[in-house]
Amino acid sequence: MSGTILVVEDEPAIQELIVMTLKRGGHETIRAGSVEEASKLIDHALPDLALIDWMLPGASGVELTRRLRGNPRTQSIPIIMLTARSDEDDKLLGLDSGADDYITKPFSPKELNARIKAVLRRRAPEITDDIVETNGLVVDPATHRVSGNGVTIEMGPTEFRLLHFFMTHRERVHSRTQLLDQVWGDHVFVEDRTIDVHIRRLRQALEPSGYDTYVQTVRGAGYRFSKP
Amino acid sequence: MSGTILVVEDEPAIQELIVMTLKRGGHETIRAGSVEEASKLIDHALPDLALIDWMLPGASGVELTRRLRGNPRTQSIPIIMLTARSDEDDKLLGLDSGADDYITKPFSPKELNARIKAVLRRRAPEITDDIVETNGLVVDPATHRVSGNGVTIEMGPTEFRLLHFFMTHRERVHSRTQLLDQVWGDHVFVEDRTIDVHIRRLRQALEPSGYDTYVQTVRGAGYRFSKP
DNA sequence: CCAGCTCGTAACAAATATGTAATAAAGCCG
DNA sequence: CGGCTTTATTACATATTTGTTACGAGCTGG
Repeated sequence: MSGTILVVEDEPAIQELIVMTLKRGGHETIRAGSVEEASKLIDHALPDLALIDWMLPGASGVELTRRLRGNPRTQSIPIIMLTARSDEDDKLLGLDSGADDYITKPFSPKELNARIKAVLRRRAPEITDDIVETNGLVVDPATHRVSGNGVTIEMGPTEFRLLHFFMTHRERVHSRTQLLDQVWGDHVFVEDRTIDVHIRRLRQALEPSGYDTYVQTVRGAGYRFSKP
Repeated sequence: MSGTILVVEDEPAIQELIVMTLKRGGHETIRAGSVEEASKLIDHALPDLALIDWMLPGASGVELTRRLRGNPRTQSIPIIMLTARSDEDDKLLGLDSGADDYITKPFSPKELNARIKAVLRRRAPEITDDIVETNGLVVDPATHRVSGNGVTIEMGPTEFRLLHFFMTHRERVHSRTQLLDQVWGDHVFVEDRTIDVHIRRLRQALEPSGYDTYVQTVRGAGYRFSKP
């Protein structure tokens, strides 16, 4: 697991604890104590994920989340909210504000890293650096490389995500809608048919190594990744 | 798990949360913010399950449930009620109104999906993606594959749905009209005779493996799936 | 600001599925 | 055995779904 995580937390003690935990999880960290500070940092460089406290001085964490979601540049940053409230309604609001997940304080370091991993897997699988392998086909998210029987395979980013999703969800039909949700993201609007084109590009990229037959069409249902 | 679920919820935040959760559960979703809207959507196309909030502006969720139960066309839609009240009497009323289950807010995404799966398993097993097996004939909705004694069997989408329905409802005669409703869906205008053709195609597909004899004609009544 | 990618879409081609109608076969009842 | 009804089978035109290609817009890194 790699990736840079922005921690927005005003309480120094908790911030420190979180940063330690994240480092142990193999992440780089950037700290911010307020929404303003966070905004500045984000202007400078996009983090791979943001961990935002619900309660912050000045503008709240929810506000920051909304702001990030509103800006095209920061729209797709995965966000996890930290909340001290166990109140369900607040949780709901947090999710609605655009956060991908929420964690209720107090939480264990283990839980924190697990949640982060889960969110990254869903929102930005290319951050997770678990190497996935199937019959000689290897996808390495850490280096963003694909190889078939040792030979490097070139492909575009979308095809990479698509393949990565397939390889982590094989032996299962995925409708175009599901693929759109999972690979493209929740708030994206593209034609269903666009997937066909990327499937084509993926197959094309895999063709020299022969793995193109793993990407299978299931008529009337969608696509499936499976050994032929 | 597939299937289209109608979500009737006026609170946008909660509606959004539910839809996200359902999508993650592999369902398609249709949203309605009121009973009127829901009715319109249902007129247009029947959902596989309805998730209805107890408290709704105008006519209440209970009212909608009763209405659905009263109409032959919508009678058999599985219904889950969402209620914020933990009051036992209300729960009972909810159940009495015809709902198959109820969920008390606040609820976790996990619980929601679990309840849905449970209700579908009971009321509409053909929506579930559980593997169905009979004497060596295996239908796997998740991968969209059929095999007889380990050998893959190819067939078209309609034949697949037909077989899946048969296997989840065996040992029972289904009239052509019933099959049309269940397998084709309502709002579809096709001749009864069309079914014969698809039965033929299904038998043809099953023939090499010998399972074609499981698809039996019940003269004057319809078809039945059963061991010969 | 340019060059090179990547992306989404449209347009057309190909493949496959679907429904219907016509004809044959089978079952039922007297 | 007929006639009648119901089901099977076949062929075919139509629809639908998927594959493929090309192209312009948008980004990104220099």
